[in-house]
Amino acid sequence: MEYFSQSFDNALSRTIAEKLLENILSGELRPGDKVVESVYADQFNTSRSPVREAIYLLSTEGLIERVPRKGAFIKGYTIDDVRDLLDIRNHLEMLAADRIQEPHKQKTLLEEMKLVLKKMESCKSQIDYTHANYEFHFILVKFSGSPVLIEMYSKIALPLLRIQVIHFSRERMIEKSIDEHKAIYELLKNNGLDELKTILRKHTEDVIHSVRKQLL
Amino acid sequence: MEYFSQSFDNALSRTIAEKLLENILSGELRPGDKVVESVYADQFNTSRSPVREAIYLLSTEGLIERVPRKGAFIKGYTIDDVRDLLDIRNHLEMLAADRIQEPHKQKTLLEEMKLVLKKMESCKSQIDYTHANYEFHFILVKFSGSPVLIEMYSKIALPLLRIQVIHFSRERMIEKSIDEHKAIYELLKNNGLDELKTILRKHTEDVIHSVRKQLL
DNA sequence: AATATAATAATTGTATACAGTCGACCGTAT
DNA sequence: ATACGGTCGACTGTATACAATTATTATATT
Repeated sequence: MEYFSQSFDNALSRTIAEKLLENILSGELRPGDKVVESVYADQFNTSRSPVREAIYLLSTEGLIERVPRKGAFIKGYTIDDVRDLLDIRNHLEMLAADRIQEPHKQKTLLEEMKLVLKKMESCKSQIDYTHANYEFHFILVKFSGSPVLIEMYSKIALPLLRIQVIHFSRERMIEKSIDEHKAIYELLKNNGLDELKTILRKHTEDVIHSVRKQLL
Repeated sequence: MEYFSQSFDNALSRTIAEKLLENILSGELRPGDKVVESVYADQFNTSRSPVREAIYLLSTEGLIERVPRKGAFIKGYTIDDVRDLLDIRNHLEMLAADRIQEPHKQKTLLEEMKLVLKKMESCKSQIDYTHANYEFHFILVKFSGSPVLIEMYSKIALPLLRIQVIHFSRERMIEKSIDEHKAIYELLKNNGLDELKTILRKHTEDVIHSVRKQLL
């Protein structure tokens, strides 16, 4: 999955940014942890410049917080923040749904969703499943054809990834999630996009509820 | 107005980013124009490093597009993009409105709005008015108290600023806008937040309509 | 022993240097 | 005249060097 859609330059900073993201998702880097430039420069046998760019990127993606003259720190989100992120994500998805009208587009979308659903069922780890789950949701946004929506959606979704990894580590949570996404797929197949919007709303509310219960 | 909320480091890159934003708003830098690092390094008597960071920031804010090995270019938005931006902005504002429940907060909000309304009436240039207009809308978001909403709102609003400068350059458009914002203020004062949401929706639709008419 | 203070190390911010890539310009061949 | 190819220049990407600030440790003083 491509998380860093926009404005990426060279291979180096991209590689480093992806590695940092990976470390954040795995929990190796936790909220509050300091990210020192020279550490990753050594680790990748590069200079500090690309590391700096990677850190800069992740800070604009909401994963890292830069404090002047102090350094960069892994950003944490409160339960209220997560709620807001999920709410916004939901609204973006509904906006995306509005923009998918052509029947043949909807057909292609369904086909893609089916593929990703299969992938979701065969995931081995919570992290893999989190990526697949993102991919599923992203299909909708992608098919909106709106660069703006796509861009905003990635921005909102990245900070949620770590939360979701934790969320999906709950007992039987992945199975539940797969069932829900199957339902989304089926209802979408039969009733079209209007129905979809209400389902997505409910889906998001469930997730918010579940996250809240888990994190409190 | 503070447009670059998050993750800013030093004075230098901030200054440069603000100067670039200013040039974009004034129309001195237009979509497609190339932004060469050394040019602004010379202009500010600094090295390329802070300029690079400034360009990087503006690229994540959607104002500049970086193309690998090619350079940085002022980003342009199509009419469809603008529509999407306005739609998202509207949804963010409605989400913000949902989160303002305490009556005393609403009172303070109204007081602030009144002040900004006064400021809007005394603006000399379209650029000044655009800033004031942003300030007005931002009050709502600010009072939501949600860092996530605030962050996302700035991101969505920045690319709209240039469009709005153009929009407000139309004959009697500022007067019309002031009237509309006065109406928003009054209705908000009397009917509370539920009414506000429908007004904001209508306000956004008007703007979309007007922009579409102007740009086609 | 605890605290204040000074010296030192670590780290960020900025500047400069170098290398690789892209594009424009110019000449040559067809 | 136009198309192809090569050279040169401009600019980005990366590395290194220096400066300034913050954190840490050691030392001194009460």
